[in-house]
Amino acid sequence: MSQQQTSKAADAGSRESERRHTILRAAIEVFARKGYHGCRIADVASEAGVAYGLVYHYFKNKDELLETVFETGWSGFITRVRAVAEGEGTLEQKVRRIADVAFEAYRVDPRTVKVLIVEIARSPGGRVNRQTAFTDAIQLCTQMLTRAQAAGELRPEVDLQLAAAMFFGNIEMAFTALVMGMVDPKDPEKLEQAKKQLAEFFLHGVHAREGATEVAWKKDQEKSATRSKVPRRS
Amino acid sequence: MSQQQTSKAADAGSRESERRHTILRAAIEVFARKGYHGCRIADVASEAGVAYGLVYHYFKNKDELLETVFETGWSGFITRVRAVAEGEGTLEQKVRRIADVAFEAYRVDPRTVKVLIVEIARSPGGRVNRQTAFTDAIQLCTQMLTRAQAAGELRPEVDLQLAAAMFFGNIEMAFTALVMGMVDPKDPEKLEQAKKQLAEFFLHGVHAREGATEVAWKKDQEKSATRSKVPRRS
DNA sequence: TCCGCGGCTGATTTTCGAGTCAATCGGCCG
DNA sequence: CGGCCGATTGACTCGAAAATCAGCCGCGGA
Repeated sequence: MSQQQTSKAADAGSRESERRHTILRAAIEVFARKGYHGCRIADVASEAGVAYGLVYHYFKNKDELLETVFETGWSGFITRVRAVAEGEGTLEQKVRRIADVAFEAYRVDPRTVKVLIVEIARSPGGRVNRQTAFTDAIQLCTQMLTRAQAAGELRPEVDLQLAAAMFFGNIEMAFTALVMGMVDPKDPEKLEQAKKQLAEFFLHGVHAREGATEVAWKKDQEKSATRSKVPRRS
Repeated sequence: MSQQQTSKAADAGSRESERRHTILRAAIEVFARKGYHGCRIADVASEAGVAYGLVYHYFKNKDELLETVFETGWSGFITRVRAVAEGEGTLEQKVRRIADVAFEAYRVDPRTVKVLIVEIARSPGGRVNRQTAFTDAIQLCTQMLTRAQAAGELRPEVDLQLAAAMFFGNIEMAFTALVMGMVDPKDPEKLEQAKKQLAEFFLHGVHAREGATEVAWKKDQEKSATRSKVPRRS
């Protein structure tokens, strides 16, 4: 979303006064730093370097401001995910591409991602908007999985809805790990590995091939070495 | 946690007046219903059927109350998980048992689970307590995975820390699905299936055996049939 | 019976932040 | 130049909720 701009975004930049945009950015900043609770309009205003009242010139109230932050960021993300999910390619390719999208979003704008991640499961007051957005995303993935299942790319017994939910759970947790400092967000090496594992994990889980314990996988590996055409990404 | 263990807990039941406990339960109720934001002390007091001021007799302030709610619930869960993680058994068994623990906790006390799930990644104000708790849990699982890896139960390339995080991500998402009404929480059938899938997914992912597209997995199935003592759904 | 003490009460005070609004500013047009 | 208008300002209002506190109530002991 924050990326290139259609004429729409251009509008936002020029006609609709960059003030509004400044305030939006400031809101993301404060929101990410202090969370939904500690986010006061006064902070946003001073972060943006504008007068308190101006915030209300551009946004009806606090809720609308936060809602806009959420919607803007989320719709950008979801648009890209949709492009992948509904595009061409094998399930494996799509899963990897979605991981790409997610990590790229993080690289470009960690603040926004943090806000989305942290506030995702929340429905403050009575707002259902976020749940809806999230549910939609899962629906989107469910469809992708449905097609994949038709192509025989899925183990037949998986529940699609649940699997889709868990995929997002994985993405969320990968980021949570970042946000919590369990993985150094600065190290592109680590990021790359995390991304890779995200896809790998979703597709194949963590268990050694075979169900056996012991070092059975070693033998298995030998055996399968001959016929293993696919596995590992080059 | 709710299980007494030390004399301390016993105290809580008798000497320390069940009032405190009543208030705690009420807090969970309100907290689960209205979220962290909408949770006012007055609501908790009336839910508990006690005077407003009494809440402050037992808890220093709102934050301490909520912190206690969180800690109490979480430590109970974590105690059980620890018992499993550090006990005997194969990785597969442990994973299934942890899924059992989680779903049982939900069956027994959905409110508390909801509170924990929904508030888990938040650190309102400056409190790091929750992050700490969560991190500890992941650490716990990481150790479990370390042992599993030593036994050859894991694919060698998985990052343990990340895998542990994702395991909790899966659990969280499974519950999120419940909380959001994507799965009927009343239907024990569905719950059972979700639980099963949670474990299955973590261990083996969603992809058909093999990495190939098409129906290649069929051929693979034949081949591996001889040595497959693995699941394969009946 | 009376005292005192600790659990308990809830009206009162304090805090705090959202939202308002009258005043000011600055550019543009006639 | 002068006046209009939308952008901008920040002091102020006001309600909501947190936290306080002066005392009440019932019991146990003297």
